[in-house]
Amino acid sequence: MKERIRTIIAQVFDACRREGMFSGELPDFVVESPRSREHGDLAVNVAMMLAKSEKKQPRQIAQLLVEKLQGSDPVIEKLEIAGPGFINFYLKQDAWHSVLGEIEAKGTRFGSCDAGCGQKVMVEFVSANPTGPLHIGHGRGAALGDALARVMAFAGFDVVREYYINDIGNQMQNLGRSLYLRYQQLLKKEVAFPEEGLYKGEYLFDIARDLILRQADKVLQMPENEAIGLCTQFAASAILQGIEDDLELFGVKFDSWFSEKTLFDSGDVPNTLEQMKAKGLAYESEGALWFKATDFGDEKDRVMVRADGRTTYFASDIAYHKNKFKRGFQRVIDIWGADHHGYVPRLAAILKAMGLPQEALSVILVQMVNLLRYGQPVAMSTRSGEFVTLREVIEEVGSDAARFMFLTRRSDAQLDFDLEVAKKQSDENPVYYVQYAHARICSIIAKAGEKGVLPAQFADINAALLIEDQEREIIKKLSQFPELVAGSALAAEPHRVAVYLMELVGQFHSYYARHRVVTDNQELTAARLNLMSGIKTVLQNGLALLGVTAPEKM
RNA sequence: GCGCCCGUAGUUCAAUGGAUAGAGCGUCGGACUUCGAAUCCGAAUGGUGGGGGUUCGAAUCCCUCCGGGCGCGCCA
Repeated sequence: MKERIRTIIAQVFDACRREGMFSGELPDFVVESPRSREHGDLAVNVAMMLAKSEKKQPRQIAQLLVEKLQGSDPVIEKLEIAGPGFINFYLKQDAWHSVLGEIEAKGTRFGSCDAGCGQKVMVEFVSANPTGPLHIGHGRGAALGDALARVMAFAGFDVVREYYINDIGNQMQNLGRSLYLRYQQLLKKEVAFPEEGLYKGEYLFDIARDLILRQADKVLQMPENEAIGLCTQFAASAILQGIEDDLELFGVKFDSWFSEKTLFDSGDVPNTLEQMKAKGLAYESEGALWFKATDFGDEKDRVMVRADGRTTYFASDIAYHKNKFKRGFQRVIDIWGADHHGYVPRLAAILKAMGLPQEALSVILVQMVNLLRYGQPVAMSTRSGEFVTLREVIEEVGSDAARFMFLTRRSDAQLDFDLEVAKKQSDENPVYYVQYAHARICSIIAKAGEKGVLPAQFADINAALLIEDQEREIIKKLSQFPELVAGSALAAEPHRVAVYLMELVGQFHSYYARHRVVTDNQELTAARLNLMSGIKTVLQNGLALLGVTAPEKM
């Protein structure tokens, strides 16, 4: 509908210009759904945008356009010039009805579009080191990344979800040593557990017990290097398996697990470094190899190879991002915790320096999550190994509630996550508000079925009976779903879907309280049932985008 | 000190640069013999941290100050 109005405006503008009423170009105006019903069904700001270039009063321009617009399209009931120069469109009562037919025809695909033009996109997220279980912060990244991937796929992008595994380097060494020590301790060997750099979490004892089950005390007989190597492998694969399980519990499934180690096996990292040297992007100093990041907008030059010859994480990351583009992704989205934000200029500098498509990479920073219980902060310290894991949170509050909690907020603001609030099955918890609407609609349809009324096809109902204000508003809202999805995908803001669903069900619940769907009037019942199916489909599609279930009963 | 993010109602959060800034919770008062009260209806509550600017129009963009968070490793 918005497109229809936009086209008409453009046509009218051209006509006016041919008559010499306007001289300039048509600006990039907006057709929007006004917040207030008093401003019509759709509003256009074109007159205000033309004011300057045409050197006329906005309302005067609006007047000229409105005269031409009269009678230009049968759906237009009435036009009004309002406020500073808005042109408000009032549409015929039945202007929106056809969307119900569209929903019915498209079903689970209603809301999808081809805005993405099949563009290949990678969303890389979570990518937590396999050194310990996921915590609540990873959960936020997981919910966001997964929902974004779903929304973008629905909007016509060809999306791949990837998890980057840092399975090599210092932290892995530390992990291996930590496990080795726990293993020795469990076998009653007196060993000191140094504070420095090692992982103290309880989970390492579990893994050590597992190791004993598999290897008994054989690892004790090995030379230390070999033993630690084995422990590293063992711990990493156990933890990674745990991470995968946790994510599955959370409804997140990756298409691809990319190992940092393979970048070395394939020679990508050394090759990349050679290339950089050849291009004059690197220099040696104090025994290390540096990237001239300051030439490309970063505040410091960055080390790629340490004085002792080992590469840094950054070196891997350069090769990794080169690899992403080499695999044909036209757009790459990285989702990181906000504590990594200082890393962004470095990566941007690399893309610029290496001639990679820098505008094709976007980094979304997810802000911290403050975990609370009854409003009080829950102590979280990775150092001491005391923290609430994502799994514990999911088991306590449920995947749906946790996801919805994350996905109703923008990612760039910190978030308070109160376990007790998330757990309450009540008004305080918006996920139930939305799910309840879905269950309620299912129940209505079932009720009608008991009375022998089956949902009618759109073609067989008299949609003109849907004349209540609230029906009209709900249908309008339903018609906005596709553009909402597209906007959400293009802006990479899945929370818009959650907000939309809450608004939609708010309208539904209010309507429900005032109007009966199933009545003795068969024709009206059929029409309203069709409206119910429309809402139900949009709720299902919307919740699916968030990875939240749409229960038929609660 | 420098850099990035945030600051909206008692509270948790919304608001493609648009019209009178909206919801939930909480508070107060109402609504179940009728499709599910995990619901609905009504009332009170802020003028968007302060101050400047750009714009026909600013919570949104720019500058500055204040407050909070996070960074500023040859860690990841």
